[in-house]
Amino acid sequence: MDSGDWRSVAPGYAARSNGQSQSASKSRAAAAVTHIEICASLTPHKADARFPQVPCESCMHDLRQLRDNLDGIRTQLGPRGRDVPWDDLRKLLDERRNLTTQVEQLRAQLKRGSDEIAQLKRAKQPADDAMTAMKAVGDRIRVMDEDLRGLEDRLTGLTLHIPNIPHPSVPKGQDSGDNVEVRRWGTYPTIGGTPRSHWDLGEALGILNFDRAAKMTGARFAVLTGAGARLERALINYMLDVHTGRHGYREVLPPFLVNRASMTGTGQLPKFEEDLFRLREEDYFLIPTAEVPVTNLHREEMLDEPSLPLRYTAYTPCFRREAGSYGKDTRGLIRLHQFNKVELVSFTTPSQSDEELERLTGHAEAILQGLGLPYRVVTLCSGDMGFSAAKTYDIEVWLPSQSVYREISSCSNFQAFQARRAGIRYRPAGGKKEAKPELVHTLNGSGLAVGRTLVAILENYQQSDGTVIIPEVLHAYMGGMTRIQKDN
RNA sequence: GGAGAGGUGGCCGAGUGGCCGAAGGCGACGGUUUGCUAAACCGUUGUAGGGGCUAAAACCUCUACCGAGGGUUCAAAUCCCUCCCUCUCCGCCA
Repeated sequence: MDSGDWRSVAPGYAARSNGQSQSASKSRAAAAVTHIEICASLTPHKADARFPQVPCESCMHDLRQLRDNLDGIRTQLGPRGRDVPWDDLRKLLDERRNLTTQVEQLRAQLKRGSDEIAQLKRAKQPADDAMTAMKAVGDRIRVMDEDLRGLEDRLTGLTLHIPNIPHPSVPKGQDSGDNVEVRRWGTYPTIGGTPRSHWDLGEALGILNFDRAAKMTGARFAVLTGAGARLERALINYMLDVHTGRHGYREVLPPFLVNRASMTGTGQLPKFEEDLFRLREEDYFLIPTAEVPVTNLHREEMLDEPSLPLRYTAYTPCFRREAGSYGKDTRGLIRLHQFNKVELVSFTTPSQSDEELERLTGHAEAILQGLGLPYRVVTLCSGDMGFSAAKTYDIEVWLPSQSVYREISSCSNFQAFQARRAGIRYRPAGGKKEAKPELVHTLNGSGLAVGRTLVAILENYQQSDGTVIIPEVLHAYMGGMTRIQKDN
């Protein structure tokens, strides 16, 4: 082959099963479902449990921490917090506290009064005066309660729009130009002549078609056929097998539609609704990533500490509206409204999450290494990170046709951000009497974006005759096929 | 889609208007006993918010929470309405 000998760097893949030890503890944890208080309403006109379900007292930071340390949080957020109306927030927090205190005092009064009435009645004494008085108190409470509810709705609305605080190790910066490269792996392939783009190669090989996808659906969709479809499926199976077999993840096949509460739990809502596809008749959304359903596996649950870390891997298609990306990556498979992805999701204790991010990133890298695709890892700067992340590594694969590294995986530690919004907690094990539930830390990463992996294979393994060599680890998944030729 | 039965704490489960944050059991934690383990016995054990105390906790106190939301009432786990979810039967469907 004429693509160099760098492939020998790649370690061979040996399937082993060491994932079962987790399953027993997992079912224990799954049984430990708890129902926590839910109230805040984002769609206040519909009393439908599918819609809001946002834990109201715990939207972003706990409100006490937010109130006590508003300026500190503002400083830590830096430019990420520029859209937050800090003054309104402070005012709302104070107003809520004042009103809460008043309402609760009135309620205590009402409770005492009602108890007295009960005693009078039992003693067969007249209680009309007390009942009249308590009716007045009750009416006052109802009025104030309504005000308080309005305050809390506004407060929830604000806090749900505050992004996560960057991890201390995250470089400060404005945009992708300030990201920091961490490491590189692999060697660039030697390609005779000018490297062809994957769409050029794929269409010539008869395995990739965009016109027909546009016909049946629209722009930013693709059809894979023949060896192309087979290669996509092979990659999905290879990735899942490595993650379940070698890396110890538990496979999940979740729903591809989720409700509003799940989207809010992981942070896609309320801020990024325009990026999502939504059904017309139901308040369901097509998932933009498996992170959403898989993280929400444990929404509003109490996990056992011994069951942590819980590691899941899931293949799902992903659906994104790509609003605002007009003109970007208009050709090829790089940016589609629908693409396949194998995702890694992890739930850990707070003390383990830093280490888990490194581990998880390594698991994603292992796929690229197995496939012999050159890549680099970059740490996103504070300005380039997603809304919910505390720290993110992007893995970028080498694309010879463009001579650039393109994102193929994004691995993030969300710390307690998603756990707080989604109510995912664990009870610390053992210890002394201290066993207060704590929020877990959640992490996830692509392991990998399948379509982009197919792109990288086509481009990095292209031969001067227009055929494409199939990486060795996929041969078995391809029914023995070792090379993609025209129309196979 | 039609008919019915349900949803209570970490788990199971009692509770049909006040003395119920909720019996009883399981689990967990602490202790007694024990050569060790087990058993037995005694005790503790929900979450969140406000206030007080504090460097912070512990702690004290008030309030809320029995699927969700609303209503009736002086007072709701309990009565009424709407919704969600689960289970059973029928229909339809892969």
